[in-house]
Amino acid sequence: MATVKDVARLAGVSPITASRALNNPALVHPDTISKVKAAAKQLGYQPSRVAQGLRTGQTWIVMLSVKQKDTYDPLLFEFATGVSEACRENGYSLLIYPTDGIAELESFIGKVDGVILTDIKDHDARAERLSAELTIGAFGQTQYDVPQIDVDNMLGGQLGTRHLLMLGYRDIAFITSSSDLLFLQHREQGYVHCMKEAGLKPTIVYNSFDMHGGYAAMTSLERTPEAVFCASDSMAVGVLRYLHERNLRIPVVGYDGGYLTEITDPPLTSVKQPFFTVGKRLAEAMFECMSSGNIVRELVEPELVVKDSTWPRIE
Amino acid sequence: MATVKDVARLAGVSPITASRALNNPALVHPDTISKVKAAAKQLGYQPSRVAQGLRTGQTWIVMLSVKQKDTYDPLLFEFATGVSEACRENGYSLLIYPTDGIAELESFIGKVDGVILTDIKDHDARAERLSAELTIGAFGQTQYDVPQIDVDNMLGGQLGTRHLLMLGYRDIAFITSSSDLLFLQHREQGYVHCMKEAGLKPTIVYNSFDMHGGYAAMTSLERTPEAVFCASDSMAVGVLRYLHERNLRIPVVGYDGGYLTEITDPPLTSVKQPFFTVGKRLAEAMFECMSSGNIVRELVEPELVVKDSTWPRIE
DNA sequence: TTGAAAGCGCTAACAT
DNA sequence: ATGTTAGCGCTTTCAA
Repeated sequence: MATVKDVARLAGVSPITASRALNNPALVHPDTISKVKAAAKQLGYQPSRVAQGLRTGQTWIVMLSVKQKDTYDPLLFEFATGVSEACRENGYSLLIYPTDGIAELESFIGKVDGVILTDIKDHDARAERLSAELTIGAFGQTQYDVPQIDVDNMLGGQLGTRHLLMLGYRDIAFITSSSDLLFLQHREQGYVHCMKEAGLKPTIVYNSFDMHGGYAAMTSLERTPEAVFCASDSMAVGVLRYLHERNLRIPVVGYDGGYLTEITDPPLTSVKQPFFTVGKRLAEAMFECMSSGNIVRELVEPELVVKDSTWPRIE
Repeated sequence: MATVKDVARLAGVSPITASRALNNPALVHPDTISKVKAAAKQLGYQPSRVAQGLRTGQTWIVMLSVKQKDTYDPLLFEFATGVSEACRENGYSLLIYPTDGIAELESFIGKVDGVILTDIKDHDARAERLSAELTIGAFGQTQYDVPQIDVDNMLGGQLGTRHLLMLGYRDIAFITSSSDLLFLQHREQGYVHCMKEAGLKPTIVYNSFDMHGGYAAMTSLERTPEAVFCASDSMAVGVLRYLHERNLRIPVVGYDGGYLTEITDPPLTSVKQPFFTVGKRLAEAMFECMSSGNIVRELVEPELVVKDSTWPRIE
């Protein structure tokens, strides 16, 4: 492993000049910079994060805090992979830490440079308490002034609804959960917006946010609608099962676009959440905040992925 | 943030004595140890991994190398979570790195303390080349002398088969993929072993290792068996679909025990792979190798989880 | 524009 | 059993 000293010796300068040439080129003569860079390249020099960390106080570690119960959520893994990729590109390593507790999170002050929080609330105690001590990044939306990235759920609600409208359906039910969670409210608002825009009356059914809820929601409808849009793929699985059992065949659109869309019968048209992108952008936003103090708030656009559970209406 | 110096001053000893009291108590007088420990506790002293790393060469980082294509595999996430938990308990942070390339892996020599390899082969070039330079841990079985943990797939094959035998079925087909992958061969061997033990003739059908393969395998059978055991849950999904379409009702057992078993209709009886435990034990085995050089080879036992896709035979 | 000295926090090697 | 010295690799003073 080559060190700055080795690079400096080969370039014929002092270690500090070599260091500056690589980190703070403005202070160094152009000729010197090229000499140093050539030497560094020749030796395959990679600065030691550890030594840098000791000097600068940076740990080069960021933590991804996930709720205990989400540990097995495959969609979260996609998000984590995006975070991981951004970390790698920026030289950070990633500590995945399953916890909800603020006290536990606080014990990491000084041991990590940043914390990524999932399941963020508008008024989030973790964001409030931690943001003073270290840089945080939030998946979702919160009132606190921290870097935050979310999926544009309003748009997602519109994408699913518009798809069914464009296929010629007018009696479209929206199946979701009653909840104070912003992301569900936004999806619903997107649906309502499109329906009203088309001069149609929204039909919204609330039930539990899983397969069984989707099934139950269908049974609670007075009559079968022309088409159904679900606030999650797992609810859509329940809807499909309901339809199967009754030999009904109407279009169904899900929301998430994950592994479930592949294994349903038929494969499920769904609003795909770009979790990988969200994870990556969020980590990048956090790094940006660390270096420049700049606070990014951003919405990432979901995308409708059409499979076989939707088709044009036949008159 | 308190340092050793602070602790040492409070305890009335030199920094090195404080350090030894905490890391190498054998060399220090018991009374001194208690003084130092009390001081450390009072100050909330946490040693700086960064500074330790600089001195000792340890980075306190381990890498989890996953194949690109596996990045979104929820089962792998369960494994990763286990690894992550062991890392945390031992003070390591975890770098998740999607790659198959040896060259890329080699670039991490000196930057991480250990690498966990998934998708290990019996003759694995990565294990061979890397084990000289850093500690590795392998998920699976390999001939090289590295810490390795695997699921006992032979036992898994037996668990699924025995379950169906005990329920009274004798004409049990095994649906799997033809492959040089050890884990598939072991599951098959477990099945064959139990069938022979019961004096029955094995019926094995090979097809692709996914939902479609499961479906296709069923069509290729001359007649419908009394029961089916699949080498994966996704194959079982295909089998269930085949049965649904033909209004057939025979018991089906899957293999993996993950998220799929919840969303099939009926919920799928399956051999559950303890991926979390494997991940955790593997990381621990790797840490043990780092500290003592001891090389652990271990099999973790899978467990049959009975749901509604199997029932006793009615005469 | 460049360099010399110093020190981040910790611990091995060498005293005592 | 304890302390002294020194240095891991890097970068922030301060000086030239």
